[in-house]
Amino acid sequence: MITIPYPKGHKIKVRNKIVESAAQAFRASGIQDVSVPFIMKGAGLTHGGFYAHFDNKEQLVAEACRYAISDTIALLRKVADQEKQNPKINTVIDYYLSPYHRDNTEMGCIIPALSGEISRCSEEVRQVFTSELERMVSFISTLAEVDTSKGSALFSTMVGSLVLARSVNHSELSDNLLSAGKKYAKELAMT
Amino acid sequence: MITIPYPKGHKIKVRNKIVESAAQAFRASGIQDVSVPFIMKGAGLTHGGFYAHFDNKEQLVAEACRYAISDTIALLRKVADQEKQNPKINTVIDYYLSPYHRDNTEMGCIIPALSGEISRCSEEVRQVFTSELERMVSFISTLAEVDTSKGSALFSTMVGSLVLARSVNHSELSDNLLSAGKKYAKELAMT
DNA sequence: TATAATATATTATGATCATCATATTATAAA
DNA sequence: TTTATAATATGATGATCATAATATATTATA
Repeated sequence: MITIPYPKGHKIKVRNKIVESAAQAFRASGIQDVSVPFIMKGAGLTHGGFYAHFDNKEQLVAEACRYAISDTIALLRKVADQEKQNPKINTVIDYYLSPYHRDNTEMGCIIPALSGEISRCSEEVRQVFTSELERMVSFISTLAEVDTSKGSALFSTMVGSLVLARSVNHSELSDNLLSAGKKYAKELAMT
Repeated sequence: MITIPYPKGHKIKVRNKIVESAAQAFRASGIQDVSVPFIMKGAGLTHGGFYAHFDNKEQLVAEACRYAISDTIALLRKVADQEKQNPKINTVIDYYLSPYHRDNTEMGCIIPALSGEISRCSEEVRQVFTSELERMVSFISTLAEVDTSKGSALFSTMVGSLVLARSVNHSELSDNLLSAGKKYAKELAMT
């Protein structure tokens, strides 16, 4: 006789909450700066239960990356679908390089947020990152109606502009970095 | 009577060695992942002496960033001056987006290496980063003979391409990201 | 060679981390 | 209501960190 305490699907829901908490914290503060206790607190739990859900922190990093990028692609798709007149890619570029996206790292695209750190992660994490990045480039290329070569250069410009705009300590310079990125990303998409 | 133990300028030399060790380690492994003891070992010292040279780790981060970016600009200047025929900017783009630069993070440009992490550093570090980035954009713009708006978009493309090329776990995709970045960065510089 | 001042090493402190062992709580079914 | 057990919490472990206090080593000059 098998008894099932706690409602059906309870553990999966909690697990998802942990992944969401981690995805937000990693984007806000990087991977190394965020502790397991902090992530668990963000999910409304204490640190001890973590290892009932994940083998180790690295596994959570991989899941959080997958979750965050999928989420961002879905959001950008929604942003693109809202606009009917302009080239849709322009709407996406405008959103990606908006002050709002720059200033709300914890809710935004995880690629510029973690960027440099990913190259130092485990193979498992990099594998997830690679396949999700391919999906992102594919999405951008399709939307801009360009081949994936131009699409990847376009996305590189978007990522680079956002990263630089976030790193400087001078709001006017930061705005200019965003504006320049927007202008030339759109040019690239059109030619 | 003032006696001067240790050769004149000894401490400054040691201090510079610490900065160099830090600049290399930070580029290779990020800021948070690199400990003060590790940096001191890299300079041939033990950790205790650190606070005779710096108030805290953050101060070293600022100095290491300044050192690394200046060093990179000087290197790119040398790379540009070697080539007499092609547009010099193309030589710099080719170097910046070469597999060599991608694969030797610890010797390369610190901007893509730390990228996301800088936005979470102290004001002091971000101030250094801001002024050094301005110098970099100015250098690139002058070399490409474009205004700083286009120059910053150009550098953003270079940084973004390198960051993405380093983060993926698939060498062909990584090479393609570099190639696409090179192609469209050069196009941007020429139009 | 002895000395005085400086540079570096050794050791200590208190905090935080990932991870694990064990205790407690919550709840579906009997 | 009781019971069995899954889910979570508490507390512990050993490692590593930034930083500081103190001890030792180094060397230019007297």
